[in-house]
Amino acid sequence: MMKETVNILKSLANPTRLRIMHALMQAKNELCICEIMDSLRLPQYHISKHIRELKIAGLVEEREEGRFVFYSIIRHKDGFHQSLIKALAEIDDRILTDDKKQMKRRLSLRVNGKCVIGLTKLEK
Amino acid sequence: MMKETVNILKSLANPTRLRIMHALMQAKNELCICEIMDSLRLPQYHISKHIRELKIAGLVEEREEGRFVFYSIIRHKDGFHQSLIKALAEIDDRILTDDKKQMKRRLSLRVNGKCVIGLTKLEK
DNA sequence: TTGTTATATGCTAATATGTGCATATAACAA
DNA sequence: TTGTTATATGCACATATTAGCATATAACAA
Repeated sequence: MMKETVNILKSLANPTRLRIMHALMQAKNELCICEIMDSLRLPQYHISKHIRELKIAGLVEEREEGRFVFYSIIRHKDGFHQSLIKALAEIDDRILTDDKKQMKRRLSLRVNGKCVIGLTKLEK
Repeated sequence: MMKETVNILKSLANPTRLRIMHALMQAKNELCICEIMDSLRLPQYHISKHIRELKIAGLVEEREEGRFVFYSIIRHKDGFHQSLIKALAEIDDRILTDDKKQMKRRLSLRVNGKCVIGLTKLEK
């Protein structure tokens, strides 16, 4: 229990993971990894590993659809969890603002609300 | 800025430091180290080092009075900081309840609102 | 099949963190 | 002074975390 709480805080105590959480909060619904990569401008394995930590901590969940995986924030658990997520939203930082812009741009490329880009076009 | 936020979260991502924060929140005013030691049943250097982290992160401040040092929680910084402290208060864990009992007992030994015990009588 | 794409993971080296013990510092008491 | 007390810190060891690269897996396309 205490351990779980500490793990939640640990999972948030990292800049990349805070950025991922913000990206997911901004999106309000699911994101695929390539959208997050594009928004944060970080390599795929980097994002993937950090999302893994957030999943293990119970902050993020995934939904698989073929070879795509969509990530979203788990909401409405206990009071601490909820309040913590709310607190995160109040973090004000330049890099989060930048990420937000990138994400907005990237989300505008969706077709019928779905990501149609993938990695190939990203890494050129 | 982002780094500062991460450092705050890191400083909280540790069971001893969460317990110290709770002790300080419970006390509502200053505590000396020996009272915290007594409440958490941990060695002096352990408490001292962890408080150091909380000070560096900007969560705790100290006031010196002779050879005594009193610690308290820094409140009312930015929105994130405030919300985070509020969230902490919602953590519900057996060990925090136990600490609370110990602290209550210990605080009842104060004379004129001041700690008059010290380490000697503690380590017997 | 075979190739390609989306995501995950194993390995390594660098760095950070936590614990425990011993000891330092600085204030106060005698 | 000298001893004692409250708190802090240096060192050593064990463990954890991070980044980067290469590669695995599994789904889909041709």
